[in-house]
Amino acid sequence: MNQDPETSNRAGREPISELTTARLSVYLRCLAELESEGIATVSSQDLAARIHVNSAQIRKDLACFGEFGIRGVGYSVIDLRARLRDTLGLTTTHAMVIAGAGNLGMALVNARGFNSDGFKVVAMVDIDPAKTGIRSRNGVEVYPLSSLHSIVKRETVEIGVIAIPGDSAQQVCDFMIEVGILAILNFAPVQIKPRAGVRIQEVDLRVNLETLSFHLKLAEDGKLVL
Amino acid sequence: MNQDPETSNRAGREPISELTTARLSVYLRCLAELESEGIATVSSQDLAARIHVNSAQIRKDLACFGEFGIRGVGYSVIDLRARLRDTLGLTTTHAMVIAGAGNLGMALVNARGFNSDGFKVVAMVDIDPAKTGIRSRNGVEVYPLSSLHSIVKRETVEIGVIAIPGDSAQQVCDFMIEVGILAILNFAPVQIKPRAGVRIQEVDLRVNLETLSFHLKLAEDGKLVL
DNA sequence: GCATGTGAATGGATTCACAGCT
DNA sequence: AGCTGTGAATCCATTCACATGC
Repeated sequence: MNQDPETSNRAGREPISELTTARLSVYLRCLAELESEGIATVSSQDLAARIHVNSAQIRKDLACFGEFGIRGVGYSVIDLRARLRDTLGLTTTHAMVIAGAGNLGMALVNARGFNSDGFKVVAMVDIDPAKTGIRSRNGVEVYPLSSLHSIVKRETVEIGVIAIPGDSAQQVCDFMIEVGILAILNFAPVQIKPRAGVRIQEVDLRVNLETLSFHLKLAEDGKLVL
Repeated sequence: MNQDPETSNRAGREPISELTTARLSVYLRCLAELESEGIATVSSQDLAARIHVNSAQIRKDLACFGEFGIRGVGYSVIDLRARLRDTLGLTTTHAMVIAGAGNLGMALVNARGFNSDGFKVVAMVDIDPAKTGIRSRNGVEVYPLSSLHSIVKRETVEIGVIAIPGDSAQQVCDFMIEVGILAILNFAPVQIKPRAGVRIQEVDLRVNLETLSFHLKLAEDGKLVL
């Protein structure tokens, strides 16, 4: 059952599923809080209680990268956090460009989560020439879409964010891929056509709203739900 | 295998999972496009090709609410769309309030998906008194947080949107629940404590970014991925 | 013939429960 | 004693494949 001699445990080479990845991110945020509270050690139960998750789930997820906990004690908050940051690729900083300098783009460029711990917005681009030269509150400048190529080259941008209103999303996305962007976070309400070697993450607000609506309807119709 | 005599098929009473719900929403968008293209009939294969999904999956999902397709032909676009809109609770319009009149709140209030086909933003609220009275481009007014209660009562608001920067999110959320809001869409990077009878939908941008980062790292380390 | 609807088969993910370490 | 790490069991989701009906 071992196709690769290195598969056993050290620097564990397990696949790590999509769902696990998302949870690792949640664990990481929780660990950051624990660290800032000065807590040195945490058990899977403790974590499970804070997040809404089963403790065995947490242990399984963490087992993806070798043994790390101490039996009878738990996990070192500092060490585990470092490990997760490494696993998620947050030890190097990823340069990002946001396409669309409207309200959404501006909200994102100023968001804490977009400018800390592994990420940095280096520029915004917009088709509207009137927007060129504007700067966000935190000092990121808006450039014409045509300068995307040189920005990506100069700053080795890895991540592109689509914050434009829908119809031109696929075009801009194609352009991003053309100039060498490797990962895209898409807020436009369109299914972006996938391309080999490029990772796309969709944030579909309409799906979220309709999920809420669906549950509201269930509740109305008497089916007990939360 | 039938605990309920009504379980068989008419107006099907199957549970409908979380994942299915999300896909129904995607199908619905696709059907809207098909309808505007004037296409009258669609097969599960056609849909499967447009969306990135297996055709059996689509049929299973749609089977949740009784037989609806025509064998040998497919589904009526108009009828199926109407059925999905009904299932997702989009035939009545849900009133929404957005907490936070910053860039994010303004982006959302102006977003097409927040003001059409089942949803309507009736007000924004903000703690900053300087924001009171401001109107969004599409005419939605900003009120002080303290008027939330009366707005929710007057407009029978069902959905609250948390578009504030993190730390006060839980408080505002609690307040929303207190004044009778039943469903919450949360953009703040905090796990909102769940409460019985209230549905919470988290949109965690940090998780999305870190997922991208993780895959970038995989690609770097040589594991083939997309 | 063609596409739906669905039991059966497969594949994953979650949870259980306990052996093993500290 | 307490908690991790993990096989085994369970649960859920997806896919296959075909009988059923247009």
